[in-house]
Amino acid sequence: MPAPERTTLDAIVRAGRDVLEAEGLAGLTMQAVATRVGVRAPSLYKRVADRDELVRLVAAATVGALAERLAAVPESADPRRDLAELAATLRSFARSAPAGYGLLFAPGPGAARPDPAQLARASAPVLRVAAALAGPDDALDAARTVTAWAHGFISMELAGAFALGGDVDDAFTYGIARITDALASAGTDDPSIGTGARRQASMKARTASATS
Amino acid sequence: MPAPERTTLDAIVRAGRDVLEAEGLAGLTMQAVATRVGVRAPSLYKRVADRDELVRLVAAATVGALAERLAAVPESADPRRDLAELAATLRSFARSAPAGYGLLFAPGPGAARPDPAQLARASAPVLRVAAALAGPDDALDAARTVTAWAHGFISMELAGAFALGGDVDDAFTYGIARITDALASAGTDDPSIGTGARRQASMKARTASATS
DNA sequence: ACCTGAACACCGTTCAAGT
DNA sequence: ACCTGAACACCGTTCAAGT
Repeated sequence: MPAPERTTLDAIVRAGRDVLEAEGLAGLTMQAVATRVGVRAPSLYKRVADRDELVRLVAAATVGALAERLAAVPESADPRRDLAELAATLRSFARSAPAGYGLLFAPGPGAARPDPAQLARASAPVLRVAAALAGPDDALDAARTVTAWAHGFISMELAGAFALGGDVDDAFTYGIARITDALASAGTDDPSIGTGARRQASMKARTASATS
Repeated sequence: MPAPERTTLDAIVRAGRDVLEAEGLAGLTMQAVATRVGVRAPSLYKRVADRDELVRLVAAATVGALAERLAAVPESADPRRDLAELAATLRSFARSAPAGYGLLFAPGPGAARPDPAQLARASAPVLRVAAALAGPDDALDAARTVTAWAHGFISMELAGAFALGGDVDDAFTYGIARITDALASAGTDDPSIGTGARRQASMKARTASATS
């Protein structure tokens, strides 16, 4: 006698994202999600192994949404402009879903990190623009530099760590401009710096994607 | 009839740090800490209001330790070298206490963030070097840029987000070199970029400290 | 004045019993 | 084949009772 399905994994993950943003990670309980999808908590275990897996699925869905947003940034003839646009898009995404964003690079073991392949897919546009700006040999290092800066800035901003006054928007504009300068000029000046970075010609053999 | 004190706030916080690194944030329970200091869990409430406060105290102690390490970095005649040294020290500190480091800019509301003044004190050396490199007017923005990059890089590294191969140490070296270049040359070239950043002459009136 | 056992609320998780 | 109530372990927190 088959019983009707009263929810789906998709609905559970969507509810999880909503609860996460509304109540924070501590509020993301099995009960809260179950109530939201209209079942009792034990029923969730038919679709997810445990709470950790639910959190991982929420993180994965968040990365997917981020990848979509970054991929939608139009490509112009100016890589500098594109990089600034990508950074602004990342920041805007983080502001729209701060708790979910916080999951992406969450510290600690057994954390909710989405799998690397997905992060790589999300950062593909950054790698492409970084290659245009810094050249193919430095593309990976350049992408890692700008991604690290953007993520660091955003996570510090969300954590309220910019507490000394000054305009934070200005700092963001300043930062992306400086970093773009640096990546664009690397390889064309001062060969004594960054020499060790020009290696790894095999990088082009990889799929065109990178978390950094 | 006074009862003897069987522990101290200091011992509790120290035990909290140890448990945090050994068992992760989820393992940082009142019971675990109580056992470690030799009392029962309810006794902890004589010294800390609740678990959240304990976590905050652990985070504050971690910032204090970080401030000490950064302040111990010797000042040379070369700001570029000093900045690289500060970044390497931050990275080394994060590796020695990854769970504690993860607390510093933890996302989410009600988080364990240490108070801004403490973060500011820890970043004072960075602000000083940034001023030497980028000039006093751009010091704050420059410090924010390098701090954001370093924190972003470290948190991504700890999260295992650099998954595309390539040498991560090389990427760190590349990043700090590029950023140092960018901050050093800002204000001395291309006046069309970063124009908006040169403002705020009042910054010098602040105490010489900044989280960024 | 601090420490403790007992108690309560809450959460994750399991499972036998329903349909 | 999925859903549920009941149950258990575990944790945070309170509090009356000890010393």
